[in-house]
Amino acid sequence: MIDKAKKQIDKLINNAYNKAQSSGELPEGEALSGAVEIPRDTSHGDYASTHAMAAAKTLRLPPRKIAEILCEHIDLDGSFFTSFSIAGPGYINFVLSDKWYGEVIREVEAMGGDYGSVDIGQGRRVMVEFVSANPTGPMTIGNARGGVLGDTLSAILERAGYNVWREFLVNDAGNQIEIFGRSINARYMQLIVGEENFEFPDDGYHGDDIRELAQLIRDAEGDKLKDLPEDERLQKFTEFALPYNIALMKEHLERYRIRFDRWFHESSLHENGYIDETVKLLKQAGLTYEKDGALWLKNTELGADKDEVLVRSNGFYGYFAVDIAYHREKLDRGFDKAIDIWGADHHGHAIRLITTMTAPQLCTAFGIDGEKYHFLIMQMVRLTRDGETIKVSKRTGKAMSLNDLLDEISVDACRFFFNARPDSHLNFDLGLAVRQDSENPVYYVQYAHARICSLIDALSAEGFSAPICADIDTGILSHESEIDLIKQIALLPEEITIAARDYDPSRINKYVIELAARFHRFYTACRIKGEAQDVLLARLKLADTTRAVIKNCLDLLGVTAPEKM
RNA sequence: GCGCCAAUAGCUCAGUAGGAUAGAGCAACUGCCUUCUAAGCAGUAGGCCGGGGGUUCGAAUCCCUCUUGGCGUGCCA
Repeated sequence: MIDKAKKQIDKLINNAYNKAQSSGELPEGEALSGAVEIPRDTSHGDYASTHAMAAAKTLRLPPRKIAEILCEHIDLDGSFFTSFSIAGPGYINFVLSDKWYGEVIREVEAMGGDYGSVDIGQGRRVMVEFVSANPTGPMTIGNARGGVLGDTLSAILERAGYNVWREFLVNDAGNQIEIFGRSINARYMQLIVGEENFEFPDDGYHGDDIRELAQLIRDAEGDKLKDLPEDERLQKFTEFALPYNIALMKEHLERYRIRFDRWFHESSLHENGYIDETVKLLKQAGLTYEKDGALWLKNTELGADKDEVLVRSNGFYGYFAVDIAYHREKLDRGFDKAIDIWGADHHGHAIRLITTMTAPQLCTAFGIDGEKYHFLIMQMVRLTRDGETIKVSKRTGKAMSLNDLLDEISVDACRFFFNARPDSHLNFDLGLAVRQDSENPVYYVQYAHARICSLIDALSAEGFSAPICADIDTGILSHESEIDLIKQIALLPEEITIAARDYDPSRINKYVIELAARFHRFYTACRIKGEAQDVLLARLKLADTTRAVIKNCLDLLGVTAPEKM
């Protein structure tokens, strides 16, 4: 309903401008462009037009003068507005009529659970790749944030009319898998011959999970693997450990309410020759050179700050070759948009890769459109407990895992918290997040939902249920707190549009917190039970509408909407 | 050195496709439950939006510069 109101104002003003032109009061020119905004302080009006200010330059008149002339020709007949006025430097402010407020409630009723949906995506296919944690160990707090952002962004894009595909890239090949295997190997051998009698590799993974894997393998296979040739033994270890870890990641992500449409295995790109072909195309395009026995990508020529190794001197593909191939493959699959969510600890790589993938020479060589790639950088999470920083390091194995985190904090609190901020550094205080009180905004929102449910129950005991719009007079809803609540309800489609446009899922958190706040105010100011029946029914309808919209938002965020608290 | 991200109330942070007096939560102080959930509401107090320039009708928001902090800059991913 917001967009309808805004469009109507734009039209009202341009109609007025046309009249002023034909009467010669304003110079002729192109249609007036200007934003229609919702002012912070709505005491002047519910909507403000900046048309007069924006036109000041081209019409060579002071903005206030333009506004005055326009206002003489504005005709509100049949519109959503009751009055308008000029203020400040040349704003034209409009005041909404109760006709509009009734329409908002009607729209929520008509759209049900789909309320808030917009169609800026028009069914275009978009892939969101996120988490993509290394399968060499448990997922970290960083993955926990990336998981929520990716999942929520996906949900928002779906609501905005995109056809969304969630994907996890499993790095199940390459150097790190080698190290992974050798790490398990060392722990396995240590179990048999003693810690001091088998050296642990310098670059190995020190986490306890590696010891656990070694123990599991020993439980299953006994000591016989120690007699195998080393490369055969390493293969045995990774063949056991990779699927084991991947299954564990799936399980932990499920607990976190995250599901992927596909777990894409890097190894498949090695096996089907896709990386070979990709590197060949780069060679043919003259974008590579050889140095020190390795094959390099001329990434500086593509605009990056340094070149990258594609094929290492030991003959293996480096991660850059794999990433290029994988990203090329995404568009080959026909996606109209390929969004990546990266942690800031990899932002250097992310910037180089997006520079590469959008470079015209490379796009021509691959026959792809680089504009389809969007890389989002997620800032670091600093984990603290009562003010003290908890170190997050995978190498030393002291990282707190996603699963550990969920043992301390509810999934609801965790998801809400990680999604609460846009792209900014995040302080995650465990002592704070674990508290189930008003300091934690997720409970504030959930409480509003539970409160409404209990209210509906109480009224149902008296024989009242939420009516349909046709059976009530929405014009009764005229208390300031009622008006403010309806305005916020009306805002959701706009918020989804902006969240999808800016890839900023945190907007939904802010939106729903404000929605809950306005409900609480309404609840305190306006009684429902015991009021005259027409008032009771109208307010019950408003409460029930609010409940539906809160539920709607919490669904988007992957947070439960409890009926009791 | 170079690159990226940041700096806003005592604390944690909103606010950036330029817009009217810069907001919220927490902490502090004052009030509101015999009546639909007080996990709530109302109010008071708290600010040279890191410093300095510039762009224009108008800047927390855009540009330049300086200061401080986080991260990155591997033939690891």
